[in-house]
Amino acid sequence: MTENQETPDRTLGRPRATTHDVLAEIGVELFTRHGYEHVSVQQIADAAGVSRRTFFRYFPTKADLPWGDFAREVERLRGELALVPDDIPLMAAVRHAVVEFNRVPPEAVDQHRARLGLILTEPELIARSLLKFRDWRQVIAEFTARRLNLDPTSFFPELVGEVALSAAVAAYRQWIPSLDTDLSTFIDTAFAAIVDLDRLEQGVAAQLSMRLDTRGRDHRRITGTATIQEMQESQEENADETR
Amino acid sequence: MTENQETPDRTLGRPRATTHDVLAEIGVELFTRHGYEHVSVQQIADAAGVSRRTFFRYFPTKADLPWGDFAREVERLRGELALVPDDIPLMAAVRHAVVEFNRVPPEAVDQHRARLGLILTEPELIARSLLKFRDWRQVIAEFTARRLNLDPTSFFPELVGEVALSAAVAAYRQWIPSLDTDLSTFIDTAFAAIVDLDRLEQGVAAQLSMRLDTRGRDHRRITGTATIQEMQESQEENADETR
DNA sequence: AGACTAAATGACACTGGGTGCCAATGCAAT
DNA sequence: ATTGCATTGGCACCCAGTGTCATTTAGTCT
Repeated sequence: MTENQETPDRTLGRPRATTHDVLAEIGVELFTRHGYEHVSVQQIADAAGVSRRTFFRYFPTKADLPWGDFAREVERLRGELALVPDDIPLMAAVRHAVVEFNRVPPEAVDQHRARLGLILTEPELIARSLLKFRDWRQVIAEFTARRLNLDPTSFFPELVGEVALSAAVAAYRQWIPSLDTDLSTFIDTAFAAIVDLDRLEQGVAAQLSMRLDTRGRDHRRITGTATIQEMQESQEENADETR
Repeated sequence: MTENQETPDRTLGRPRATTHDVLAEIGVELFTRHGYEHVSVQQIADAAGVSRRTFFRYFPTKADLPWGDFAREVERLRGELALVPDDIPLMAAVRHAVVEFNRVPPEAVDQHRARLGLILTEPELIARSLLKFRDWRQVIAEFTARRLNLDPTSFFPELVGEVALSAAVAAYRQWIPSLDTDLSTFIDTAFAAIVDLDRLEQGVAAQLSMRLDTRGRDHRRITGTATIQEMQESQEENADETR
């Protein structure tokens, strides 16, 4: 399931000429600099000192480059879910697992932001993301189904998977252009907002505390786990800042 | 924004050799029969008695075929939202508009099911769907932003758009393999479930009333607008039917 | 009737992603 | 030195999509 191991035995046959990591790094670099569609696989292969044909032996698609070993990540999500005690209610469990899943080690923040930025910005990558996130969603759906003793393909589990992904993606989009290091807080806030959607809807500009001016890269840090109450409390001070 | 009108003046120049509708119908037919990736644009063009080059003058992409005039549909959604009175709370307004948006005239049900089925089943079309639905989401986000006097690109409006799309897609997926005619009911139930996510999560197999056995095409009709209470009431009778 | 105009088509060449096939390569073990 | 073998590289090929331009098919004007 996860990507082919980079070093299984490495004793027989011709040695590898590159690695997934090298190709991915070169690809992301070029995509970021020139835009996804203005970079050809040929250019990436050349930069890696490898033939075009060999590139496609490492990545099935140009669009796979920014995703790293996503199958492994999906398994990590499954692991996070498995770690949540059974007595935690479903949505709280999902929320907690997804938040933990999105803890990015400080040294990996820049790389992660660059890759997510590409994935959620470049049209071709936006398109492919749905195929990747499908597996992610399914893990949530399976967890939900197991918890409620339902078929994973039935309505409610699929809905929970879909909604969880919504929260994550909405959080990603706000986090990417921000200067904030802590992605998991954004995720947590998104889940909080969803669970309280119907209570937030009444003229409450609650989410303003998480708003950011994308152009100015001005972002207000949220300290700790934001609750809906905290968000609502900061409503007045920001209410008139909208254009 | 919407697709080029089929009959603007039609008096000068060489007459058209085909129409969007004809190409779309042929395409959907072939995709359904042989699978999306096993049908080439050449085959579709041949079947329509038109050159490959001409096909691309009607549709920018092979993947656009099942979408009809989606830009117009997005405008229809915008219209539905505009029709909702201001005193209806945000989520209720969105819910109502999306439900109305998804009312399919009886004679169009089969076609709509076929197209949605392709869009949510064929990997390449799944991928492209995100680019299409992006505009759809944005309409919801703009509505939300206007209601709350926020920037449409800020967190909460984007989240609402994302969540609304989640509800719709989850409903689509259940509706497609069902024998049920009424799509809008599925949509309504999905929104109901989302708004009450935190109340549903406690071991309640509420959604069983909407469950369907995809293989057997056995679906229980939901009469009228399902409420969470109604869903919960049918919990016991179905609780042991899960595999 | 014949020339003119304009919109649309069709043909061709080209780029780029992705695949199948097979010979060549480089290292290790013998 | 030879053999085994995983990997590479080259080549041909298919398909989606684009740019260019000549050609077709009408209606219209004289």
